[in-house]
Amino acid sequence: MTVELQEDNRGATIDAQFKALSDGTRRALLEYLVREGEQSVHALTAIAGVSQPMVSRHLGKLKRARLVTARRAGRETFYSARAKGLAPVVQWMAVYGALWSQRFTALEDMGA
Amino acid sequence: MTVELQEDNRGATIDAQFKALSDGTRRALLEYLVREGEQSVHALTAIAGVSQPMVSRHLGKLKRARLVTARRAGRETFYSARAKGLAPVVQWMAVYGALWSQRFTALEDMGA
DNA sequence: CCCATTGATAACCCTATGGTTATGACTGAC
DNA sequence: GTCAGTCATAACCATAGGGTTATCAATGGG
Repeated sequence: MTVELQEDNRGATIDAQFKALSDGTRRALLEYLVREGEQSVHALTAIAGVSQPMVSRHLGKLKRARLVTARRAGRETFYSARAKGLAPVVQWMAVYGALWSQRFTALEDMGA
Repeated sequence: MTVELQEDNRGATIDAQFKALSDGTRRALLEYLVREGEQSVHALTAIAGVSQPMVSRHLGKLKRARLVTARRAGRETFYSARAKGLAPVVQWMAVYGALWSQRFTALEDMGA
């Protein structure tokens, strides 16, 4: 029968998003964008603790995961956290978090 | 000044959890455990689409991320989704998801 | 025009990681 | 005691991934 773990269309995005979020530096960049709003690569490099090329690559990954958007302005590129970007992951959490609670909440209210 | 992206204590867990969730096979195993409850490695191997050793290793990672627990019973090992396991990630999502919405909801209600 | 700033790419290194097969340690059934 | 089933670990391979420095294209300012 194979309940079959298949990742469907949306699955690719989920995968990309979890992968994108699984790196501390990337999360930090994202958190900074969320808190402070649109930032240039230059500004982000200043706080990232890694080299500028690395920041560019991290931002590229966040962009492919649709968690940020880029806006070119002259020689600078401004990145912003993308509205509704977390939706796929949030949705996954909602579904499995819910089942999770449903299965356990009654059993052990604050247990392990 | 370095606003300094440091991952604190809790950070390690968050990192491990996002990493654990960033693999499709691992998510599938987790989803199966959440939906169907406690399962032996044997049973999980039957649905995982990868070899038994790989299943063991994936389960090991999920365990280190505190997303599952293991219970030895004779020659079988039964794994279960761990209650409250997603808490760290959920918390992260709550904080940044909230800021996210807060920053955007008013601006573009259903935009991009 | 020339130069400095900005950011993306390339080339490279090393480690982590997903996958495999082979093997070994326990356990349960006969 | 022997044999089969269950799982974890080891050894190995290939690729992806984080990090670096060097470089190049493009833009803006004097």
